[in-house]
Amino acid sequence: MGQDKDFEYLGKIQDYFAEHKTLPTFSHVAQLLGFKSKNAVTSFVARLKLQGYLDYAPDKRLKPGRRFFERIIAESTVQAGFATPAYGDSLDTMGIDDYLIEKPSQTVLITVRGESMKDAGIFNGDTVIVEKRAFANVGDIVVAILNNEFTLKTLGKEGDKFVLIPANKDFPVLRPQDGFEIFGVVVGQFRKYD
Amino acid sequence: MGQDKDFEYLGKIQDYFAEHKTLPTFSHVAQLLGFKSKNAVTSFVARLKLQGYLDYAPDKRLKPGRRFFERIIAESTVQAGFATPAYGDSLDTMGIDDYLIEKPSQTVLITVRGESMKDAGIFNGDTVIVEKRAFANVGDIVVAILNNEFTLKTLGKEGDKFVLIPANKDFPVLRPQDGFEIFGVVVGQFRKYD
DNA sequence: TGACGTTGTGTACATTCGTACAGTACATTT
DNA sequence: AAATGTACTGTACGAATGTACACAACGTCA
Repeated sequence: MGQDKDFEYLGKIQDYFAEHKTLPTFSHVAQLLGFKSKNAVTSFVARLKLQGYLDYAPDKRLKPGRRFFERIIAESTVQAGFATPAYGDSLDTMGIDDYLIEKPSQTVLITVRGESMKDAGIFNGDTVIVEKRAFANVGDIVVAILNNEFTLKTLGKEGDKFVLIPANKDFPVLRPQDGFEIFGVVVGQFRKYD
Repeated sequence: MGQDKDFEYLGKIQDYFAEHKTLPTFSHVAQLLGFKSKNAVTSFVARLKLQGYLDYAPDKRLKPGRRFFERIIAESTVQAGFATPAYGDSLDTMGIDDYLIEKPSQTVLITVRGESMKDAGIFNGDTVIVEKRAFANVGDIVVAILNNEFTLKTLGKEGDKFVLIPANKDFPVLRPQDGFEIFGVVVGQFRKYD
């Protein structure tokens, strides 16, 4: 199997995607790769599809396959006795958004103030990724609306009442009498060091 | 200007992209949004294109515009009362990738194993964003190569010697005699909750 | 009230899309 | 040397694409 060139071609396609965030039509692929026939693209795509690099969208358009964004995480690590990360785990640097956010339209980013979730690894200044929905499970970290304020706590239960538990022993467990509303559930967190 | 619905529509398009990594054809957009005419899509797209959310690829296909990946970021947060972020309100937006990664070509992602940086809010299973360079400042969290292994620690100095300080009192400060090599500096961190 | 701008419908149409099928060029195998 | 397999060319074609134009429904504003 001589797919030597196929990876070179794939690279060009990936570059195209990086620039446009979409894949070209068959004709444009042909142009991009220097083919003079669209048909060459058809078979090229078929080959890459088998390997999981490309796929078809519901409307028969070209779309990136599951392996399209693969890239090595720590590549130039030859010197170290360090297990080269398996391809399955790898994240393309372009895809952090994707990795963290599954439902973009229902997702909000909130900057955290205060130390009440410190022991959960959520610090003052961190950003949490919140999926907006009214219901959560016990144990989830939730953004709750309490006295017209947003609060970030772990959802717990005492008897038949829901409570809000901070992850910092200097803060008290909140036991609101009138109940409270759940704004959303924390699905991710990130932090930048300056 | 009544683009109230347009953002609702945009949300559905964003969700489609999140799932397929490509945008649908006009006909499929119509289907997706409940339009009965492709033409409604044409004008809808024109509106969003003006605002920078959508754009055209070289082959006249639909592609994400520069603002397509923006997320809402709510400002004053967890302890302070603030209005539910609505689309029309003043909001700052950003792409997570852009925010966390400044030099893509020199940046790698490393999955953290172990608890040695727990008190710095870097847990087992978190991913750190590492900018590869050989020099760092005291106080930086660095990825060091020590005995052919990667280690994640805070860079410190004792006298004229550099040391590696864990952020967990159960772990000892590392004082390598022969010095060590710095692989890179941690510039960010993120975590996903399942 | 009536003019106007906006949003979506319905039909028509040239262009382009992706595929089918036949054929060429060239290396590898037996 | 003949047979086989792979990569690509070239032409043809039905289906789908995106656009144009005319028109209906609706809210807003003067």
